[in-house]
Amino acid sequence: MTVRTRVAPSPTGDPHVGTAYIALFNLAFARQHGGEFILRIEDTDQVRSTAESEQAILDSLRWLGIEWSEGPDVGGKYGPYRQSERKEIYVEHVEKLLSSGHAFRCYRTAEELDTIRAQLQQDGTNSALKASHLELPADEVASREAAGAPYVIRMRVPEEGVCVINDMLRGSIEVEWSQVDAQILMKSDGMPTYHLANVVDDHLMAITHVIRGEEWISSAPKHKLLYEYFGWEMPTICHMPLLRNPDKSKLSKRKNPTSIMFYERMGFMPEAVLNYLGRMGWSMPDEREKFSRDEMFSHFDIQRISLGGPVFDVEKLRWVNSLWLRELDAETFAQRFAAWGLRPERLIPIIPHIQPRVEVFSDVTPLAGHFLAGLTPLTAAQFEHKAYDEERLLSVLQFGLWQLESIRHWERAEIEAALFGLAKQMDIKIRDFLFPFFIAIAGTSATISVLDSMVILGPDMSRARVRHALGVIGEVGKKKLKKMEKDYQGYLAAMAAEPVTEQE
RNA sequence: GUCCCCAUCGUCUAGAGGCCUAGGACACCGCCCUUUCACGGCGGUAACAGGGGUUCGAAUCCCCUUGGGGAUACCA
Repeated sequence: MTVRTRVAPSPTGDPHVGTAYIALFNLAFARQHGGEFILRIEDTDQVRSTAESEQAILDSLRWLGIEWSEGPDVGGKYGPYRQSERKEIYVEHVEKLLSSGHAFRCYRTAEELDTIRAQLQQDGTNSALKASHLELPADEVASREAAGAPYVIRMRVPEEGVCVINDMLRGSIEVEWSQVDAQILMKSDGMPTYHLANVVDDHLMAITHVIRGEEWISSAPKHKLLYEYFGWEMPTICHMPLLRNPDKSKLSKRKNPTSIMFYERMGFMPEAVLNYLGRMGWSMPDEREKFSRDEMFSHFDIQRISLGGPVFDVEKLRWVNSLWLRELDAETFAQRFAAWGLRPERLIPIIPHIQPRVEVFSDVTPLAGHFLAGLTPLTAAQFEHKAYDEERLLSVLQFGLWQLESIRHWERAEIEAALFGLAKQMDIKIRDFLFPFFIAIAGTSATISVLDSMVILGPDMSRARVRHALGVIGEVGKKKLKKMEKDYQGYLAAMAAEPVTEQE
């Protein structure tokens, strides 16, 4: 039996370092066993999945040096590798469960579900949602069906007994069936949920080892049950620790830059990022800090993984990167630096903004330098402005940051709407409102449009700079932050009621 | 709330019962090198969450407590 592992990202948003982390360990495990590593796109969420995000994930994983032998772009004999193209397969499989009685159609409305959950809570029965709570009398089902009511397909789960799952690193984990929900397998839009698609695909794609994040432990019983229902052998499962923010919560973009692109834009070398990721929860037998991907693979032992959730520490990542950078000879350094910051694809989007403002080439660097910078030193004095006292300034930047965090598609129009809408509600002139963002993003207000700068820099770098600026200006206590959140909610509500129109 | 996972310096980690008066790395602090800064070299501060067992012996095994995290969605 050949070992086959996979990484299965969902193309919703920027490629996440957590995805790269899981991919790396799957690849390492496969390589160590002379097996295959594949990439599958889990785009069953039709609302949030985008083609751009999928492309960005592929690009960033490649940039890091993670190679898959089968995937949506390279094909393979178990394709297609994009779940949205496998719909019929899931329908076919869910039919089987329906006819074997392992699944049922559920016509319950969202409101009914709320009531049932509330009731369960109140009864203190301490039970998860079960078919017995959800199934309607036959005549009611018939009438809803006749009325064309939407339905989902759920799996049946035993009401009692214990499910034992076996994790490669954690040993056996016992979960009472009473705690496991009658999971939705097929949504009312006809798309499968993760649970169904994942089990079906892992089986059909001959995956032997499922190495994924710890957040999946609690759904493992459902997956095990599905394998049983289908009469399939379950792959060996292994749950990796979750990467953490400095406060130990699951790594999130609100607290940390999580996009792989951010680290590329900061000027980290892919070798170093991969090296650092390999040090998260894992170490070389000789404890060396610097190692290449292939060195890691040849010494890999999954049992060396430690289970405590590692904090993603950018400081240490910088140090690892310095190790890689310093051993480059001058020529290689020059080439890699140019390829990073001066290659045409990177420069061209910037040129239209600076060309009208320069007279000689030597004017370019002062004007465009912030595109090649990371998080540069700032002083509170740079933010002094007649329109602001410190409190007001903090509010503008903090509220602005929250607005930037809520943006779905990082495009000029959306950024503009988010920021200008806020400026209007805060009753600040656009010019004054934008001033602190100029300083945060470019270090000066004598530069190209700050909105264009943000578009070019990307969401994580832009947010990181605003966050950095906030840190420079002043500390915000917990109490004050609470109040700010409240004020912000007020502005949000006002914005919703009164959207910015075209003229503004 | 309920279920599950986890627990060594601030952070990443070594440690598979005696090699541990707990080792390394980042960060931090000194000193040296140096026309500055950085690099580099040397040194320092700093941890087995607490309590019970088991054992001749526990950071390592078991139990409880505490703490942290995750899950509880027609997101993955």
